[in-house]
Amino acid sequence: MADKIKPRTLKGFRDYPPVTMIPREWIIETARRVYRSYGFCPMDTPSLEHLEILLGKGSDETDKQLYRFEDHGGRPVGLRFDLTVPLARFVAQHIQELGTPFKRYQIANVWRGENTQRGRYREFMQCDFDTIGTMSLTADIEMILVINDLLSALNVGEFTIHVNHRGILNGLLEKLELADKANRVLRSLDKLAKIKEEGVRKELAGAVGATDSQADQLLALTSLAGSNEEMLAEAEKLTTGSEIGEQGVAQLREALAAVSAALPGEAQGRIQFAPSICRGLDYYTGIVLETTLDELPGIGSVASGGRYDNLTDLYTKQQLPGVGASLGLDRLLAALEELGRLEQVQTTAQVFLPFFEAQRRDDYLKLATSLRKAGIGVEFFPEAKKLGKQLQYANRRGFRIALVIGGSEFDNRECQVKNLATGDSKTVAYADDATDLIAEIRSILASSD
RNA sequence: GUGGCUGUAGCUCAGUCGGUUAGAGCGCCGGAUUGUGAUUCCGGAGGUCGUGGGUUCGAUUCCCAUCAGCCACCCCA
Repeated sequence: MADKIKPRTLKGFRDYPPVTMIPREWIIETARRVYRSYGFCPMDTPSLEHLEILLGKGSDETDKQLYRFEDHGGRPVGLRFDLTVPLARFVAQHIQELGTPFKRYQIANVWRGENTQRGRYREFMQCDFDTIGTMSLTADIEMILVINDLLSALNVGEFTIHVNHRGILNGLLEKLELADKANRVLRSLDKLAKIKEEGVRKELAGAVGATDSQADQLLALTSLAGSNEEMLAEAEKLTTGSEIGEQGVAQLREALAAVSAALPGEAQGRIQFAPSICRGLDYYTGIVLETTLDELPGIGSVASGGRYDNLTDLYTKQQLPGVGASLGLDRLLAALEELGRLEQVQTTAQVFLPFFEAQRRDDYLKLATSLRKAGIGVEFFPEAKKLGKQLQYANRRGFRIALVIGGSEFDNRECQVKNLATGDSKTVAYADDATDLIAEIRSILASSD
């Protein structure tokens, strides 16, 4: 007897049973719906790209995370580690046919060979949307509105969208003559929330070699508190004299004002100027944003993005600016699970039809067909097992309604409509078109939504 | 990639200072109740103690390696 192969998955790669796939698909469908409501169109690219496309201007960090190998023809290839780099390649290649502005969304898996943690995997899904080919701040403003709509629709509780502008940071760095050390400085400042002011100060003095006065000014900007208007006024003072700094403040002020005007009052407090966030990726050039859940800020940003004006530089002479953001689906799911905000539903149909009378199978199938025709999802149990067992199955899977029809019901052309949440049962007559039955089912489904 | 903690039934976890047949709760299957699910009672299935090696008369227990999970760093979604 040969030994069985042990069933297992690779580190950082996961199976998705129905109980996780159902909420997953719900998030994907919600993202799709929100993106489409702004006119973003679906597109996709291959998982595998020529290695040179992915390496681009990548640092050693991205290099380390990249899944790379030779294909069967000996070509150096790699699995995409985000959707933005393939997007850059895509628009550089097709912009003639697409025209601008090009608004797209893409929901797909990406791969990174980094170490795993909760909510961090080696294969994960990104839900990106971007507007390519316009410098207009309107696109940046809409990005914030999309994120707000999306998270509002996802039952995540209260959340905060932290917004910043790279120009503000870069302007101050320019004034402080730290522009050549921008990456290190930004990386330290980005950790402000985690390692606090002393930690940042230590890093700036150590790794960066900044003077105390430089550190003071950097922290003066990033530690700002108060209303968005107050903070912007302070940021303006700190960056006065730097063109990119002043422009950054002006753009951010305009964007935040526009977002406030577009949103209802109760949503306005969610949008906050956060001078310390900068996002790791160095291709951002303008507004950047991160989104945290108020109930679980520690899990990090669940939706992030920003403006990048030179993304396609590597692939074309044409100047193609872009602005876009991404929903971190897997991290969001991990957060929702931890917060107990995921329903444990294991059914995709809402109505359960027990197979009660072994001789009447075709009558059940006929009824189920007419209900489905009315848009009601029905699962018919495949075996004429004991009714109690079948109801137990329905209950555990999370069905909303069971339709109990036995010999006497068939004789009287009626049906017991059982609300599985309350246990109430109501007898409803049905004719060939099942009109009354459909109405009763719809009223139960509507009442407990 | 570096460091730390963990790994016993489908799940959550006891336990073995190295010693014969490894336990509980929940879940699952069946019955009490052959037409009604979250209660109750009874019965049942399910584990080579993550995997491989070493030490030992003997290892689930000790040691090493490996795989996986979690945490921190790095980085980031």
